[in-house]
Amino acid sequence: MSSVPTPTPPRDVAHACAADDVAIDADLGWALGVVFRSYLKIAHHAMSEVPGGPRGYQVLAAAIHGQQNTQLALANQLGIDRTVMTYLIDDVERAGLVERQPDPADRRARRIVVTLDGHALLARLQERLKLAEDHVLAALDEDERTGFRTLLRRIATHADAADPARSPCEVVDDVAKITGTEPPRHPR
Amino acid sequence: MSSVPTPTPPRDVAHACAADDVAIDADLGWALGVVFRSYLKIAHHAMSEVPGGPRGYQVLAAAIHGQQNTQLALANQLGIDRTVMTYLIDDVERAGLVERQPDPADRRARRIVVTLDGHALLARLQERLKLAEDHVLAALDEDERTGFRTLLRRIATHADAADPARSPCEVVDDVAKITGTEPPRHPR
DNA sequence: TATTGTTATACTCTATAACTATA
DNA sequence: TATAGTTATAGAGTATAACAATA
Repeated sequence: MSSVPTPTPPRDVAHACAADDVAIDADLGWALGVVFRSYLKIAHHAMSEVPGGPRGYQVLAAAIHGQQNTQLALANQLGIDRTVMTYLIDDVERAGLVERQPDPADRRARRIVVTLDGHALLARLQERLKLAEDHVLAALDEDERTGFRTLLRRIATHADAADPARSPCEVVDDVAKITGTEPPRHPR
Repeated sequence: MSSVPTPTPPRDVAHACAADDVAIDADLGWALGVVFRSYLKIAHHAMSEVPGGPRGYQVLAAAIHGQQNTQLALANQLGIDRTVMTYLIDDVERAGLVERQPDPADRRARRIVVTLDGHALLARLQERLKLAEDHVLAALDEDERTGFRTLLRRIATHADAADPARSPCEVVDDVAKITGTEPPRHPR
């Protein structure tokens, strides 16, 4: 999607831009893509001053209330590869937003602690992201926004709980029905 | 998506996988990312048998009711670079799903026409995508789904109309307010 | 001179594997 | 032997520029 993306998305995925074609815009995937990319475009712009863009922001946000502050813990939480995390934190640290500190309990690990500058920047970014949300929801009135947020959050919570990345087996059969393919025989 | 940023987007944005962190899951971007990636994961799987994946599907879908069937027209509609479109159609054509036919009105252009096999595959994919939508919306009952689709479509239509890719100037000032940056002085 | 489609090249991301220092 | 972090290398995807054919 990002797909995004595309989706980015992703990039990937989440990535291809949607058509403004009438016959397609009835479908959920198209609408999700347009809305998500619309949010991402603004959010990405808003986060352009933190090194690593959205990824850097996520690291800041995750590290700030972290019980689990090591690089690997952050990487797992955010779904970022640990080798990428190294470069990412290199950049964020160079910008003075976080510091690598030795973990007193494990000399292999580094605790990522957010500096004062990091706190200040994060607060500013979060304000901007709220405005970005309002911008995305501009077509709805107050009550509709609340309703939409509630429904979306329920869908997201449900989807997140079933995310194959964390609980593969539950979803496999479901996906198999949808795609018409045989479920893989648990190569993990 | 994480991506998404992403969450995407993400590739990418739209790319990084979302945290299951409580403090973050209140925000709209996170929820959008999770839901969009959840859809993409299934949709991507469902479209794995068409060359080029989701992109190949989009080409099929766009070409099938196309008044504008040339490669460049499809590329513009889908937001795909025209050089990528060449490779993409190479693959889709090799699979026997479309054919390149000379445009009688312009000998430089090629019309992309969907074959019988292409029609059949597209129909099958669209059935699967409907099931993928139901899977994403599994947390909602029938009335809630209708409500969610309606609201989402309104947001998407609004966002699509304001998409900078097609009408840059309208959004610039709005974005500038949000990001706190000066609007660029129309480099285009 | 501009446009459609193709090809070649370079650049960005990501994934994989190796290496170190610790456990 | 396994784990946290780092580094180097290779691959996929994308963008840029140049080219031939046609307008």
